[in-house]
Amino acid sequence: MDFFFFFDVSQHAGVSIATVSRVLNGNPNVSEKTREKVLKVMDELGYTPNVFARGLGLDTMHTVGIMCSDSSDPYLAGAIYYLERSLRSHGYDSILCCTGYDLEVKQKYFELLRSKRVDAIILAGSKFVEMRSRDNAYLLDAAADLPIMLVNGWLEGENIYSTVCDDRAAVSQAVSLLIGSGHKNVLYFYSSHSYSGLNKLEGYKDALAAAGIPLRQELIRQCVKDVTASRDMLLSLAEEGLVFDAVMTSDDSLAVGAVKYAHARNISIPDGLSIVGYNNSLLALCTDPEITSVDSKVEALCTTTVNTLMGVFSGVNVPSRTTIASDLIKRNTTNF
Amino acid sequence: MDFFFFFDVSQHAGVSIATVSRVLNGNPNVSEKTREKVLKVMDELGYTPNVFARGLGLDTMHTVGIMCSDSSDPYLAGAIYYLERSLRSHGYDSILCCTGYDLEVKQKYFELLRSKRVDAIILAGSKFVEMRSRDNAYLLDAAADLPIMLVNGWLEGENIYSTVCDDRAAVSQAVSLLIGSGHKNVLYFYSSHSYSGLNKLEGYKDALAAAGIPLRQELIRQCVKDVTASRDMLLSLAEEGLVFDAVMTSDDSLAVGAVKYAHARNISIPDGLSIVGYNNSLLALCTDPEITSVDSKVEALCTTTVNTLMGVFSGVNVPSRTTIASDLIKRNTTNF
DNA sequence: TTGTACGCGTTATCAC
DNA sequence: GTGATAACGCGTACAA
Repeated sequence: MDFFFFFDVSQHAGVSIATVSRVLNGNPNVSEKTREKVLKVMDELGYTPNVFARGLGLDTMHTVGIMCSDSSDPYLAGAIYYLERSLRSHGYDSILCCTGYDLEVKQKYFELLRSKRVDAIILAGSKFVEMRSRDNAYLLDAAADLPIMLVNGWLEGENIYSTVCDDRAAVSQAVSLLIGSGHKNVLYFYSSHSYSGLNKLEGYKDALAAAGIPLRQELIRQCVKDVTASRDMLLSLAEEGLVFDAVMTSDDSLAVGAVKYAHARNISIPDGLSIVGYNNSLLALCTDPEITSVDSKVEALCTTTVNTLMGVFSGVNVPSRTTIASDLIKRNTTNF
Repeated sequence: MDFFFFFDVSQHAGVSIATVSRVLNGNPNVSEKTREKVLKVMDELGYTPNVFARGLGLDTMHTVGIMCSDSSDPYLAGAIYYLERSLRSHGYDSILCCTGYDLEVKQKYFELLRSKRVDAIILAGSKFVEMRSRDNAYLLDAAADLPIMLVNGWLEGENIYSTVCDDRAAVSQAVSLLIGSGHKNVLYFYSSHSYSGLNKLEGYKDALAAAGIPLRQELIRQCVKDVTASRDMLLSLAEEGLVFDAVMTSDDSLAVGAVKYAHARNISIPDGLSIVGYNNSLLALCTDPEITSVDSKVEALCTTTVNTLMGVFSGVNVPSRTTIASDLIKRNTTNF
């Protein structure tokens, strides 16, 4: 199909290939007349520039790598959607790379992506910053070559930029409201020790402290991010005699599990048990009653990340860390 | 970082750049000794081949384009996940492109992707085959240049390959079971007129015909793919006096809406109303009772698509259309 | 088995 | 303003 190159265009237009290149790249040093002539020929020939050759010359193909642990997770799926759209609106392609959760695999894929000479790498989700700082060294190193963007994760370093949701404040607010609406035993139910996970826990502690309620370790429980696992774990906790009248979760799927737990035990919602979800996903609307949930503003997070990246590309001074406020969407699993 | 090229490697190893290239490409015409020497130097130098230069020479960068209307839709998010993983396991990168539903936009992005010289384009989901065949002409044309793969969509043409789920049989089976368990008025509740949507409808008709039940147009209803819209529409249908004792849906979100409708009207499930979902997504597990749903085998669909593509790449003879059987996952919204 | 030299289709640097 | 021409880094005939 694309049998035409600079050479053909230049022949047909009666100019040199240099001029064709200038026209293609919007170089101002071309007379309006020749520019039009060349454009006309390009159009007639149905000419398309060869991106490989261009890439070789410019050392970029306007492509960024997006890494995520699991793109089928609702939260990450949303993030990828917004990132891709935003990048494309700026003329960038997205190479997707789902890594899973294993550090070695993540590193391997990271290097792979880097070897493809993408212009930047976006790490979507808080699963890419490890506890031990030496496990993050590869990111710091790579940042010497290309900007690294974290979506809802935080890592300090030259040429590394983070955009995060204020999870701590969000959880603190929600838990305070739970306490304010008469709940004394708020269970904190979470799934991950990631950056964002730890932040949420701090928010929980903040709220307790503000209300003068002592922290009780037995009210902080971890569970895999799965509806059924969540329900079952709550059932066995209750079985064991743990008393709780509200559940603050780190993800909607855990909150759905809490609703199912309440149904199974015939506990009324929100009076017998109040529940708050996180991420305001589709899941929050599936249950009866519908779940009060924290909107973690994925879209804003993603467009901000991309805007920051564009700033980096154009040499503008951009903040190394941007925080976005969340929203609490009140529905019927709470009585505030 | 990557300051090293063939030239450097060849210098350090005391060989020519041709030999370096041979080593890199696994050409057998290299003595074991020189091969080891070159590999050692590459390792020491931390050499990485330049993909752009390689792409220019070989006219491929081992990249395929994945188009989808909306990657945050649970079904498509799953598809993209499996496609990406499968492609990567074969050494291919994935460029993601979310198009939305507008035909012109889809065409624009399709051409954009093509201009990036991807090795193939995968159209994920049944939203890329239009009713009017002239609207698909651009796909037929493009297929002259590169293979086009449809995931759960079907289009006939040279160099176009479809992998589909047997939606017709799946719906037919489910509806037959609904009828067999005593339901006379099965509502068919769907959201899209896509290839897969039409197929499902045929399955519904098949089941009615097999049971000798006359088709009633008022029992075939369309609704946007949204939990709340589904519930509200069912509520107003009931309000209008439409009688139905079972709902066969084309998507789990509609089925969730049906559960909520039943709750709102105090109808018992499955005796007062039986419900069947589609896609066996997370949503099917969120409600009480949990939803009987058709597993449309996304993973098998995607890996098969990629395997077929690899066959095309290697010149093997592959079927232009592969059908995969679905599974009915029985849960508690049905009494069969 | 190894090396030389050219081609891939652009971009960019010179002269004019 | 425009036109030669040298990079860009790698693959590969062809020659040795």
